[in-house]
Amino acid sequence: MKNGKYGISDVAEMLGVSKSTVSRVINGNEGVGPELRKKVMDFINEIGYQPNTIAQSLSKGRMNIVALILGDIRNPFYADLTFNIQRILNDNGYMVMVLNSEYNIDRELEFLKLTEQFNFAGLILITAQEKAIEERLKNMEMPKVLVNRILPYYTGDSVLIDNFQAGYQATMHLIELGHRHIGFIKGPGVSSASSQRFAGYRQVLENYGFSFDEKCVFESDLKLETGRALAQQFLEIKERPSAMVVVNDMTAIGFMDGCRKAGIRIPEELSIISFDDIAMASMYGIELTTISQHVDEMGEKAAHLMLKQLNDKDAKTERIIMEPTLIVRKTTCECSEI
Amino acid sequence: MKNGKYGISDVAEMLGVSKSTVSRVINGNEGVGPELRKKVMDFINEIGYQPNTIAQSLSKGRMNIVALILGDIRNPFYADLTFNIQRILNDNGYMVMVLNSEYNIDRELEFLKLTEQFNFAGLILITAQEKAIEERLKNMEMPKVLVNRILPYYTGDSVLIDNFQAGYQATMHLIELGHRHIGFIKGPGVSSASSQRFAGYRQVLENYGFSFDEKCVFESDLKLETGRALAQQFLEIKERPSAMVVVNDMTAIGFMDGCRKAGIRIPEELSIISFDDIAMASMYGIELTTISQHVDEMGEKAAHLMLKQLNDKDAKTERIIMEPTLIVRKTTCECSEI
DNA sequence: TTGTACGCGTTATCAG
DNA sequence: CTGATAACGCGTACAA
Repeated sequence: MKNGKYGISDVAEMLGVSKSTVSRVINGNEGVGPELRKKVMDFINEIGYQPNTIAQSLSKGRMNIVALILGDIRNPFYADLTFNIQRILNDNGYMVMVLNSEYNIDRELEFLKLTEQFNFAGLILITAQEKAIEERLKNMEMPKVLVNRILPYYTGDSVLIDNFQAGYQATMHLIELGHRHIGFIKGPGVSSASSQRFAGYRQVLENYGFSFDEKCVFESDLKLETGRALAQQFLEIKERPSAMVVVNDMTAIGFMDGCRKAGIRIPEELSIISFDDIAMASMYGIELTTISQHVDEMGEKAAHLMLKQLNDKDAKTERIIMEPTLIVRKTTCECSEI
Repeated sequence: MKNGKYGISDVAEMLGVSKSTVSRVINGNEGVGPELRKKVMDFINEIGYQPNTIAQSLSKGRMNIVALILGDIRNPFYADLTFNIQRILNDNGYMVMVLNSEYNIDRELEFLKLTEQFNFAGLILITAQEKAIEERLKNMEMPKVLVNRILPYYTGDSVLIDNFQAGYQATMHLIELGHRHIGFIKGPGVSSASSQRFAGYRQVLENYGFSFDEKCVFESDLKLETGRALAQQFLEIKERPSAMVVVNDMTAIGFMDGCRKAGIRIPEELSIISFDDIAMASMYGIELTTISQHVDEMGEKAAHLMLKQLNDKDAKTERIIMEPTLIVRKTTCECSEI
């Protein structure tokens, strides 16, 4: 080899055996006598030979890398998910390529293209409910796992929270505390998780005959700063709701911050409930009432679904649905305006 | 091609030209007439041909992926850094492979091995100051950028905060507030950022003739939960310090939480200052006094250093040193015990 | 059990 | 300006 490193041919030559033999030893394939095998192994360790992954991949037709497409790694929910997925896949011989779509469809499509060009072994998606995406996915013949999202015609493996139920549950919690005028902060329009939660919220309103007020619905890109900014818009509402359901903890924390800095007392004047239960949510001074998505478990299940497909091309598809859990802390209380 | 997809040979054949021509068009290389070029381009777009990156990489001898080794993506400081690095490198045709070492040397060494096997184009490290690592790096001939860490004999590109200065500055802030008995929570022993900050702290103590108390020094793995747990150890100290310098915001937030839940008032009874200035640090209820590392700028500089090397093999090496900035919020106040 | 020869898809070198 | 052909490093039928 040029690079000063050894190639399989070098090893074979120096050892006086064929490349095939060395290849078999590297991959632990049978068909090599014990003595020869040991001899090759020892020699490889001695000179520090490392097989070239690119060449292996080209030959095998696929790379042992799994792509993970998500919105923004800075969101703790995604970071937690990523960490667990990565840990498990790494331990099983795969690397994980994290791709930040920044909630942008074109970027996602671009990543899907790259996923094909790189011949990645698999694809884990926390992605947009967008026709273009779904169309593209159909033509990609590789292990796929959809996480916490729904695509109408997608039939492959997926692990998700019952987000409708989560939205319903969150809103019910507020109703039970006596709230009647409840607002909502949505996520990006392309997030099915957000849509489902919103649908659950609407359902409660309808079931209990409370009117839905368009002016009390906002949209966030799930970032802390955005939540803070939305507080300004919230302040301008004439008849402010007594409670808000917020699409995720990060937005809620920012929103709370903005409201409190404007003098609104939480929860006395405004109850807030959100979704995710990130680590920060339990902190003194934050203590957010939230709906847990069991993110660790979710990541582990996603990773295992991927491994299953990776190891068995014909494995039956699974659709794992997890139950959300209400965690009551200190940002919700009984409505004082009754 | 087998896969149902087109390869360069297919394109060449269908078009009645040679592979070379198609290759030239794909890569925008000169040596193809305008008409032929357009004809090929159109055809490629029409049938949706995508070059196989693995084959390209094998041929070129390197993969357009940059490895990024860090401790734990769940730490917001790393997540911010990662996001910016990724954004810039993606925009320049590279992908970024994030590798979580979990602050474990063996894992890091394993990742370095993989980096070689995969023929990654470059390596960005936020890594341990460990002889084994440094030794390994020497033998890796590829663009490298060290971020916020120091390795004694490393001479390549790096971008870092003056962490000694940061530690000094933080401690001085407390001294100026009248504190005399100041404790410290370190990071993992292998983190040079932590060591440097600790050294700065020791220096202040020495300069002002205040005694150093071993019992008031703890160690964290930079996680929130660990900070919370350390609060329990802190409570057991007989003569508790009136102020603590904490290695990073996440640990500090957890530590604060633990202390407050145990009834300690902050800052009245205990002042806390830390490092990073993550987004959460400015939240109502947290409002941490901290030393900013200008993480966004840091990520951008790291990415640009990498691009520079990627584009110019013989670029001169740079060592960018940034100044830390003290941000005073509400977790420090004048010492009441004077 | 071991070795030979070809294929993987692309780039690069050298003729024409 | 264009084309044939040899690498790139490894896996794998197939032959010995």
